[in-house]
This record gives sequence, C-alpha cells and structure tokens, in this order.
Amino acid sequence: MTANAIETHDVFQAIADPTRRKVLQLLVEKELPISEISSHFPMSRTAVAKHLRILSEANLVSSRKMGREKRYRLQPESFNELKQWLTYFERFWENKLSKLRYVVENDDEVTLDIHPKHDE
Amino acid sequence: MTANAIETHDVFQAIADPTRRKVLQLLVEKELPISEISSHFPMSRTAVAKHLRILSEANLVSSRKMGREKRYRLQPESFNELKQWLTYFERFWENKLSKLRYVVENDDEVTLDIHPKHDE
DNA sequence: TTGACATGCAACCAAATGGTTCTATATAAT
DNA sequence: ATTATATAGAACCATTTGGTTGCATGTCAA
Repeated sequence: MTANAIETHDVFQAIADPTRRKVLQLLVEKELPISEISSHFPMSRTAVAKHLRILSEANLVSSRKMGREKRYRLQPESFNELKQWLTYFERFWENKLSKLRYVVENDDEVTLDIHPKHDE
Repeated sequence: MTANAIETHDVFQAIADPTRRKVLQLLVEKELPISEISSHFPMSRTAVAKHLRILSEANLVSSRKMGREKRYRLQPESFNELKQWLTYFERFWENKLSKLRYVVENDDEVTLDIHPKHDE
C-alpha cells in the first residue's frame, strides 16, 4: 500500500474520465464492492480498481472493508469543491456589470448571452 | 444540449487541466487576445493556443477576430452542463433517506429503493 | 514598402494515462 | 483442509497529453 496522504488527485482530473463518472453514478444508488462495480464495464477489474483509487484520492469516494469485500461509496466533500468552483463563474453571466462592459467595449449589438458561433 | 458546434472535447476533459482552469478565470473579467492570455503563463504561446482550442471545442469559450487580434471570451453553455451534472449528485447528501440508509446498513443489509434513473 | 506585431500550424518529444496479464494474500464456504 | 471468492499490486504496453521549436500568414503603423 502506497501512502495515500501525499498522492492526492485533483478532483477535476478525477472526473475527467467517462468511466470514473459512470462509477460515480453507480454509487449514487448505494455503496458497492469493486467486483460489482467492474461488472458494469468491459474492462478488467484491475482497471476499475485503478479508477477507484483515483476517485478515492480525490475524495469523491471512500471505502470500508466488509468481510472479504471492500465497499465503495460517494463522499460529498469534493463535490462541494466542484460546486464552489462553478459558483465562481456564475457571476460572469449573472453580473449585470459584466454585461454592461461587453456592450461598452464592443460597441456593437451585444446581448451577452449567445453569440454567433465561430468555427476554427 | 444546446451545442451547435462539433464538440470534439468534452467539458470534463477540458477543465481537468489547471492551466485551462486558470485561463477560464482570466476570462471572467473580460475577453482577451491569446497573446495577453499567454503572458500569464510560463509556457509558449503555442501551448496556450492548444489549451484555448480545447476550451473552444468544449464550448467553454468562444472567439472572434478583432483586427489582427482574436479575442476569447467565456461561454455559459457548458458551465451549465457541468452544473447539471453536479446537481444530479446533490440528492446523495441532501436526501434524508440516503443518510438513513447508511445508518441502517452499518448493521446489515436494508434496501430502500428511492432512486430515479439517469444516464449520460 | 518595410518592419513589427498577432496569430496559425506542422513536426517532434517526454511524461502521463488507461489499459493489460500474472501473481499474491485474505476471507468464506463446503 | 481445501477450494472458491474478493481484492491488491507489480510489471508492462500503446495511446494521449502537454509541451517545444521553427516557419508561414495576415494585419497595422511608419
């Protein structure tokens, strides 16, 4: 067992992977052992175990031993961290002054919300 | 989903990188050209350009030409997608029955079926 | 026209990521 | 006691990611 104190995974990193997001969704219903979780994926149990390790290090899930099983469950704390990060950006489209600035600096018919899309 | 652009990168992937998150924070204040953005980072302009491309493809930012500049700005749409994803998990710690289940299951198995369904 | 500025893009590279197989250990059941 | 179950982890591998340099293109200002 490597130390889990130092090796902390960034929560943004942790939710970047679609497999890990699906794992989180499975755990919304109830706590599950790794073998049960991995039965929902086309990959090996070892691969899922690595995903669970990353989720654990990001404090998105926690685990506890139940006999020979180890059950994983969601942990709210890092979800709150994500929510706070998002909240920071809400001022962009909720702040009237921001909207005003766009009008002033662009001196065109900007309505701030959805603009014509530019392709690359 | 309101995306009318081809979403090559998913938004979770896009916000996984700390540089890209910092870029988003810079753009909260006002729209900026790439040279101005990259002046805030120790990496090359090209590297920042790649990050901006990923953010664009995730519909987190958009851009428009202004003379010889290309200005980038935030786009709310994908932030909303993130918020919705988070909202899905809120019932985990806001739902009193979920909390109860954990208490009960500490002794043995009791299954309360109180979950809707949701898929990605 | 010339030069400086702002960006775009191809080619390349090291490290991180997401997967595999094989082996080992601990617990449960017969 | 033996066998089946549940997990842990090492070693390895291919692809993706995040960065670089060098060069090309477009625009503004003298």
